[in-house]
Amino acid sequence: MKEENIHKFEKPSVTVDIVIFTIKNNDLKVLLVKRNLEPFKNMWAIPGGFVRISESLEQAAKRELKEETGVSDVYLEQLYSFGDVNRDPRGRVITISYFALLNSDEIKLRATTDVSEAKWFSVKEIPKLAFDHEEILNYAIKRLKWKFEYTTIAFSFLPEKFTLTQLQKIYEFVFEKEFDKRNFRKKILLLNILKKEKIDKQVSHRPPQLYSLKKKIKEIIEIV
Amino acid sequence: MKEENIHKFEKPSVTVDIVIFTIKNNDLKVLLVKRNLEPFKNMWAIPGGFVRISESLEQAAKRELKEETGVSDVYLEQLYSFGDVNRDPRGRVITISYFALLNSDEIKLRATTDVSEAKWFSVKEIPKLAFDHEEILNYAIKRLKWKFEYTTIAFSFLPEKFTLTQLQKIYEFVFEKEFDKRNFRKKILLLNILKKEKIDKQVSHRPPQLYSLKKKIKEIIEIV
DNA sequence: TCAAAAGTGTTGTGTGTACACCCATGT
DNA sequence: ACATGGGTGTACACACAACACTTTTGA
Repeated sequence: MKEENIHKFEKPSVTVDIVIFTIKNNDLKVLLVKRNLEPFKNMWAIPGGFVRISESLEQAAKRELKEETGVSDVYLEQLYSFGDVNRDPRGRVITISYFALLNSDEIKLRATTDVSEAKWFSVKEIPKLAFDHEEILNYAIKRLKWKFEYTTIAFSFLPEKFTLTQLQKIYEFVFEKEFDKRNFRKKILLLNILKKEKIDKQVSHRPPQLYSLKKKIKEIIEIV
Repeated sequence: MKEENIHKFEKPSVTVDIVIFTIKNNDLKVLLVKRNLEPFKNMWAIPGGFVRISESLEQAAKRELKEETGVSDVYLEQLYSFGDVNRDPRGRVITISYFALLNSDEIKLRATTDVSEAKWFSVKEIPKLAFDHEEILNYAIKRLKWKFEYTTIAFSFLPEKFTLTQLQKIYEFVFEKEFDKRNFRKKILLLNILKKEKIDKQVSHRPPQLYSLKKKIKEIIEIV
């Protein structure tokens, strides 16, 4: 540990990139922004930005998330750090990637700020991305699936009150396959984390049971 | 994305820290180094160092690992990045933590280099650590246990040829509890990743069957 | 023949999977 | 009465847990 002077070594730039997922129109979507500057001008990229010297990594991620989507109290988890020497043609840039899960009720994409465009893309129709962002996105999708399998993260995509059918659809979008209704409901109810809510009746069929979480979602998901 | 100039923002320093585990003397151990400079002089810390401007994060981690232990082809996985503003009293330092698993045959702690001392500590007897290294270590232990449960990472602690009893002991050290021999063996053999090796006979009891992995360990462990 | 560790099978319990029909409501 | 999505139970297969004795070797 030769660290008598932390300024002895040339420093890299550090950014955070946030892979923002939601479910919309029966599909798993990710938010991408169009770059309006070189390099990779006019290409789509994962939203992100530089970490300020006086904010933590998580603060930086939350700030960027808020700038892009206006939301501030959502599921946000650090993913992985990417630091290949040539991943950014402008110089040495290390990025710490995060992923966030939103339910689409919460979202209002910034109409404000600068010219760059932001848009939801189906994970099945991702364009060519700037930098190493394809790698970051693939990693995020892998982790997302993994989290769905082993945790209760799926609830992050849902509003406060929801039906079991809604929940099941979310699992089906993420895994791109169908599940048996009876088995699915059995498994979910056995977790014993849901409570019944009053039924809303204005559908032209049997009205569904509404559920909500017994506890706040952050108390349920264990981060590994 | 306002990044016309990557030097617009003041840059943090970036380090890698490597939590190095091994099994020795019937115990799970972690390698710590004694700091010989301020801050935290004379306190124990997780080995690490600054990322050079022309090496990737993984190269930096491998370089540090080699400097500390002399080994170069071991299991190494990125853990998490820590970037609180005040985690280092000297200034803004972001660290990307890694964890490595060694089998103790491979190790020869550097006798070379500088004055600082390196020593194996039982995870049950960790001294007070410098910086936020206690948090990093706790995170590493949590991840290690998790990996043991859901992957075949345990083999990283073993030499090329090993017995099932050796393997079982490793699980027992990590989980700090005992397993049933018959069930354990059944489960492992069902994985179908082991092949029998010739039996070595120089023990004063029934000689154990030696096994080795059918494939290289890196092809077996899936990183999540 | 003894000490020391290796090796081996069966039974019960719980978890996951496959599968088809009736229910409640609005129109 | 019908169309629409909501809701429910049982049987089988497989994975996991509990449990005790015999085998092989060197001394």
